[in-house]
Order: sequence, then C-alpha cells, then structure tokens
Amino acid sequence: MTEVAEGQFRAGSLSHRVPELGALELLLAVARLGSLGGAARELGITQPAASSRIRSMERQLGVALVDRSPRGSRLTDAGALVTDWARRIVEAAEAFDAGAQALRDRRDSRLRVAASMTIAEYLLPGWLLALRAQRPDTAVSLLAGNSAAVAERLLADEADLGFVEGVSVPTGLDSVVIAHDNLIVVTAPGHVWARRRRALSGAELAATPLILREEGSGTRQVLDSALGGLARPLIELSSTTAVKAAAVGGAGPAVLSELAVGEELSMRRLVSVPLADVSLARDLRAVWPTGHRPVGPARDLLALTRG
Amino acid sequence: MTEVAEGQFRAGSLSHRVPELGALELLLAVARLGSLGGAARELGITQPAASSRIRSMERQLGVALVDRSPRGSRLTDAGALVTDWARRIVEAAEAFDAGAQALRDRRDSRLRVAASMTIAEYLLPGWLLALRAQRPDTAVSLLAGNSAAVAERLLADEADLGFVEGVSVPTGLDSVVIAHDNLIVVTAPGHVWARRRRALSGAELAATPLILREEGSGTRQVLDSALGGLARPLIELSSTTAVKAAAVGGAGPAVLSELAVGEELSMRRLVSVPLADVSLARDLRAVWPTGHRPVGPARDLLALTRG
DNA sequence: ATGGCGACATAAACTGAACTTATGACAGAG
DNA sequence: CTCTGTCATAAGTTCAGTTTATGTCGCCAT
Repeated sequence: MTEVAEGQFRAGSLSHRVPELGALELLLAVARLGSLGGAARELGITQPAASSRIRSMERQLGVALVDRSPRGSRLTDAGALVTDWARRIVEAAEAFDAGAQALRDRRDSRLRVAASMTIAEYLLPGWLLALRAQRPDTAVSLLAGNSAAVAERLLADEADLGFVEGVSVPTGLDSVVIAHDNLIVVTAPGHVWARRRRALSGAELAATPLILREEGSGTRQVLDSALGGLARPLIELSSTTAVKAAAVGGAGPAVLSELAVGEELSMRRLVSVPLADVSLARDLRAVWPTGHRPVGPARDLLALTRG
Repeated sequence: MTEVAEGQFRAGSLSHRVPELGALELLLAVARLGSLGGAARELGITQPAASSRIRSMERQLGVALVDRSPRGSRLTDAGALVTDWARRIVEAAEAFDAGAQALRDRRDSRLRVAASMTIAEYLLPGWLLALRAQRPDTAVSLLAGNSAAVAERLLADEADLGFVEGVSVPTGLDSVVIAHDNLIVVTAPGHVWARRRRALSGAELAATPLILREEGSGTRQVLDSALGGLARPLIELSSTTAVKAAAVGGAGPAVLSELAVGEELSMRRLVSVPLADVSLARDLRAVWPTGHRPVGPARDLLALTRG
C-alpha cells in the first residue's frame, strides 16, 4: 500500500515508473516461452525470483500482465501491449550494447571500424548486432570522426574498414557504395509546409530560414553545395538531435538525413516535405586502403551492410 | 577486479552490460547541464551518488564518458556517442511510460481512449506523451481491440474517443481521417526483390507466397480485399512483431503497415519493394459517437493527432 | 594575495531491493 | 494415485546504491 497517492508524484524520473531492463527482458522471455520457470532458467535466475520480479512489475504498473496457472503463464491483453512497448526498449538497449561493446574494445580488437558520425550513430549499432549474431567471437572496435579522420586511420593501419558519407572519396582509398542517404526537409505536422501539395523548389528552400547543423558539418556541406552556398540559417545547432528537437517543437523547417528521422516520420512527429528540383542525395560508402580488399570479419561486415 | 574475464561471459543478459535507466537518465542530464552536481540536483539525489553512478557506468562500459574538472563536466567523444544511444533507450522508455500510465488508469480516468492494435502500439504512446506535455494533469485510459470493440465502447459511453484503421466506419460513429497508413511489401536486403527496379504488379504479389498476419487481422483484410481474396501465405503469424522478425530473417517477403517498420527501414534491416497497380492504403480515423463532438482533453488529443 | 564559492573526490555507515534456498500447493498425464 | 510440471510463500543473505561528512582543487572578486 505504498502507492496510494499514485498520480501526483513530483515529476518522478522515469526509472521509478518504468521497470528496469532485466525485468523487461524477463517479461519478453515469459511471453515467448509461456512459463515463468522457463524464462527464469533462460535468464539464469531461480523461479521464485522470476515470479517476484513479474509481480513487482505488475504492482508498479498497476496492471495484471500474465495469467498464471498451474499449466503455465500467458500474457493478458494488457500484458501483450506492455510487452510490445517493452520490446522497443530492449531493442534500443541491444543497439546500445552493440555500440558500447565496439567502443570498449577500441584498442585490442580484431576488427577495427572507423565511421563518420551519422553512420556510427544510426547504422553501425544495427550492423554490429547482426555481425555478432553471425560471428559471436569477433571483437569489434569503433572510432567515430569525420571523413578525413576515417581516411587517416585507415592509411595508418589503425582501422580495417571505414564508412564515410559524402560526395568524394579520400585519395588512397577504394570504396563501394553501400547505401544512399537522402537529406530531407522536415517540419512539425502543424507547419504550413506539412500541408503543401506541390513539391518545394530549390529557390524556395534557399529563400527560407532553416534549422540547420553548424557550418562544417557533413549535412550542411551537402546542403550548401546543392543550393550553391545559399542556405539561410534560422538557428544553427551543433547536433542532429538538437535539430530534430527544434523541428519537432515547431521552430521551423529543418534539413536532416532521413536516417536520423526514420522514427519521427513513422510516428508522425515530423513530416517530410517533398522537394522538386534539388537533389540532396549522398552516397554512403565503405572504404579501405587501395589494394587491401577487406578480408575476414571486415569482409563479413561489408557483406552485411550490402544485404 | 571482478571483471577480468570480460569478453567471454555466458551470453550474459543485457541488463548486465547495459546500465539501468536511472543511470542513462543521469547521463543525459549531465550532458545537458554540463555538471554532475547539477544533474544530481535535477534527479533528486546527492552529488556523490551521481558521481559514483557515472563512475560505475564508465567501469561497466570500459570507456571514459565525461571529463571531470573543477569547473564542470563535459562529455568525451565516446561519451557523446554513448549518450546518443542512451537517448534512444530513454525515448523508448518514455513511450512505455505514457502507454503504461494510460493502461493503469483504465477505470477512473478522465479521458478514455479506445484504439485498434496498430494504432495503440505504434502511434498512441507518442501522442499521449505530447498530450501529457500539454496537459500534465489529464489522466488517460487506453483500451485496445478491433474496430468492432472500439465502436462498442464508444456507443456504451465507456470511451470518449476512438481510433480505428480500416476502410469502413462503424455505424453510429462520426469520424475524421487523421492519417493514412500504407501497407507495404518488405523483404530482407538480401532478397531478390530488394534489387528490383521495376515496381511489383498486383498479379505478381498475389502469385507469391508471403509472410502474413493471420486471417481476420486488419492488415490481412486490407490485403485480401485489394488482391481479391487471393493472398497466398508462406507462413501465417499472429503478431506484427513475429512477421517482422521472419522478414528480417530472410524467410521471404512480408506485407506490413509502414508504421510498424519505420525503424527497420531506416536502419536498412528491411527494404521496401515498390508496388505498381495495387493500392494498399487505408485511412486511420478518429471516431466518436454521432453528434458527441469531442470536447476537453479528447479534443486536445484529436488536435494533436492532426498536427 | 586571500577568502569564498562551486565543482568533484573520498570514506564510512546504512538501507533496502533482489536474490537464493527450502518448502508447500495445485493441476493434469500416465 | 503417484509423478511431474507449474506457481506461491517464507526466511535468510548479499550487495549495490545511497546519505552524511569531509577534503581538494580551480576560479573569481575583493
């Protein structure tokens, strides 16, 4: 009976209202296996521990999650919903883990990857997850920087495989295009541009103050060159996340990589504005020192990125 | 010195390698405020606690995250990267919380929402987050079910606002289209269809065995009617998540709501196959009992969904 | 210079949540 | 009618995270 006043706590941080990761993993295991004891075994804890953990999660959320019977346990309707939300958290945690694992082994690992920021943030954790599923023993290291830094690492033999975004390939490197990244114009759903039917012209874009990354950033370079150096900043922010936040908040239109806003678009927190006569596409390339074709784990990772 | 053998633990569950939510929140606060003590104050803990928490997170990840100086604390390069991954987790947790909060207050709340599964899973948590930012005191309840169940609740005055996906509006309800959901054909990046240039025809789609939701599900109904009842199942699975997993694993092409695969697409775990002469669009509608135009919080929520 | 302020570090004692071990109760299958 | 699976309950233990209380370092204003 400790949670009587539920509903008017002091902006209590999330961690008091959202179960911790271990509990969410347990819930997913229960959903998959249909048994508390089975899930417990899989996670290497005892059955009473699992039971108690699920129970305290139910108390915390104020909703019954599983129907327990002497024949096993099934999710309730609410439980199924909660499990789906939990899965999102666990997936984000897996990406975190994959990235962190790579970061941790920076020094002493076997596959050393150097990548530009956008790729390192949004794409690599997923690829590393897949690579680990395929070759669990490979220790991967990750270094993030701009194109020049990536090239430098590769040429100094401090990295085995690199990933860059941008139009030109640094000299001394061979490359393969692995994907195309489009910069897109996005606004909050309430913005006038969200209701446009006709596509936006380059001139209109150049004439409108935009929320942008700072000068010198990769995305900014692509935009400036496509527009002839004319992009007019409404605000300049130093991280993709800050730009997204400003756009979601309705500060104005922003130009961002579609990789960075996949979720915001599908959740309709942001809306993409079609563009007519300007192409903001750029290639994402895997790169390596000329002649040193990737072998071993580097080759596997490369294969993964190309599907 | 307990973590000597780091790197070869027994498939150790995530929770041992990923810091818990509270620590991630703390990290975000430090990133934002530039100070350990400040972040501690914001989260309602003491400064040594914050320091120790960050430190143990650094030990856990094996990477320095913040540069501590007598003048404040800034993120290291690795710290910035980790913070971005952490933010994804925290965002997922916020969506979880928004949904759970609604679920919890099912009985005694002021705004009662009934929604179909896809909307409840993928869209509503985001909307509720926005609603709570705007009207923090509104207690929201959520019931998920199929279109008929939604209609029933509304007509019985057990819900104030409903959301349904599908072609027809149940009788007795007024509605507004709030968004369009497209079913799309997706495959793993390795599948032959991922390399097609020409769009897929309806006949080809009907002739190919697909990974599908079970008969009776909303997505299956739309597909069957668009194809004239001809969809040929390769496997039938009972949840969107299972279909996604099978498709990502390369089992074959799947047909899914674009809402369900936004992230997979932007991460290139799945690729969308363009479709030529078939339209798999369906409207997402807000619904309410004829004549009872939404007022108060229901009206606010409705406004949010339309941007 | 020199106090004062703000930031972080260190040490020791405390608290509590979550685990384990050990057992009991219930349902269905052979 | 016992055997095997399931979950529940109880009591004891462990350990991570917290607080309180101090120490150190750099910066700034007087």
